[in-house]
Amino acid sequence: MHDTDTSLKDARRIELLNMASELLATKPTASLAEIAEYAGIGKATLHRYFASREALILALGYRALALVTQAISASQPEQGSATEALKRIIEALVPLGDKLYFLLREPLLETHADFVAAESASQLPILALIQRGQASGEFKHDLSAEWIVHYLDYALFATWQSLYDGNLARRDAARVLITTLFGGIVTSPS
Amino acid sequence: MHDTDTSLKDARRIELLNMASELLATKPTASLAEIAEYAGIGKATLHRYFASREALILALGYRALALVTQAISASQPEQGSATEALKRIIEALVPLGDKLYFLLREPLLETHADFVAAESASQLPILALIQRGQASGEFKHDLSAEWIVHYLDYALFATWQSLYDGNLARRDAARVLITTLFGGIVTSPS
DNA sequence: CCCAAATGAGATAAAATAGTCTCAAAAGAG
DNA sequence: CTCTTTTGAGACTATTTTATCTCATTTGGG
Repeated sequence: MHDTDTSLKDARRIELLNMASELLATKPTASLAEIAEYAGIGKATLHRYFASREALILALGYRALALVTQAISASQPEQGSATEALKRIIEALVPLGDKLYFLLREPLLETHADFVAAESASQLPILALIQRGQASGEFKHDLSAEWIVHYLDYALFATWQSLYDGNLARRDAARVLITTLFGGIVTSPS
Repeated sequence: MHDTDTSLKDARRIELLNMASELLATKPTASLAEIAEYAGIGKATLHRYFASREALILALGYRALALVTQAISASQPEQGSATEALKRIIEALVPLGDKLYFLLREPLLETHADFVAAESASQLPILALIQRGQASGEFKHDLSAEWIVHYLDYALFATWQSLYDGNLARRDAARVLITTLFGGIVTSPS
């Protein structure tokens, strides 16, 4: 068993996760047979990579959290103003919709305390960033930082869904989200 | 068969819908047996009121749309400024979370073209209101009215979920949502 | 080219759930 | 109080989906 062996299996595993999250985003109740067919493999092979549906979903969930964590840290949340840092994070997260959107509608994950805890932990950097922005006066302080983080999550889901539905162009998505989230829908009293 | 007979059956049917939407909000995959138990009735009786799971879910969906339509029209969306009208609508919709939140996670409804069309139709008054607000200069015109309506939906879901999780008090919910949605998270440059 | 490992297709359990049916008990109208 | 209707509990069937297993075929390393 060489390095390339594990690399190939890992790569295929990742590709399976990509296909699965893609399908589950549009059809949360897809059966394993449908997932296998969508990924172009046999269901037996799917089972060789993921012992059960639960194992697949959990792998998808943790992979999603890892992607979020990586996107956040790559955006250097502690660099520059909180506003600019949050913009960078949003621009990094919006393109990940294919791999994250299924989280909204997958009931299995919230029954796993470990996963829920990991999910909260993955958002801590954003929470810290919001608090930093509140302390610097950039973000509103009459809204709790926890609420803002939660609201941001849903604003991202709204964006991803608009992308799926074709009501938002990829190149516009992050900008539209940032405009709406940052400044709201009411015209500024300028 | 007197009027009271149908009234009583109707009342019970509505109570069943209430219990079902309440349970499905927290457990979207609840079986019919679980729903019946949660409502305190036998599963045979549940089947007497709703022939199938699909019939139950559709009844829930259409009831939800009716509640939205009613809440909107009771808020008189064409009275006063668009901003004030939208505030009234949001204040009317926030308390309906128990009966509407399940919509976000119910996969069955989006497969029914009729329902999807009815859902769009139920939001037309809000769309018109947003457009009115854009024309009057109250709402941003560099965001599409469709996007704002869609974003509002998700902001409502975010609020309802915070209420379920106990992270938002009932009396604060509408105010917090309105603040965040209308003015965003960034401090106004006053 | 050869061979071990991985794969795909499908048969076959095993499990969960939707939906039906029966019957005794409860509820409600008059 | 009596009779009709509705209900609840549970047995039972049908259906769907997960999970296992077999075996011929394919793939890729050496």
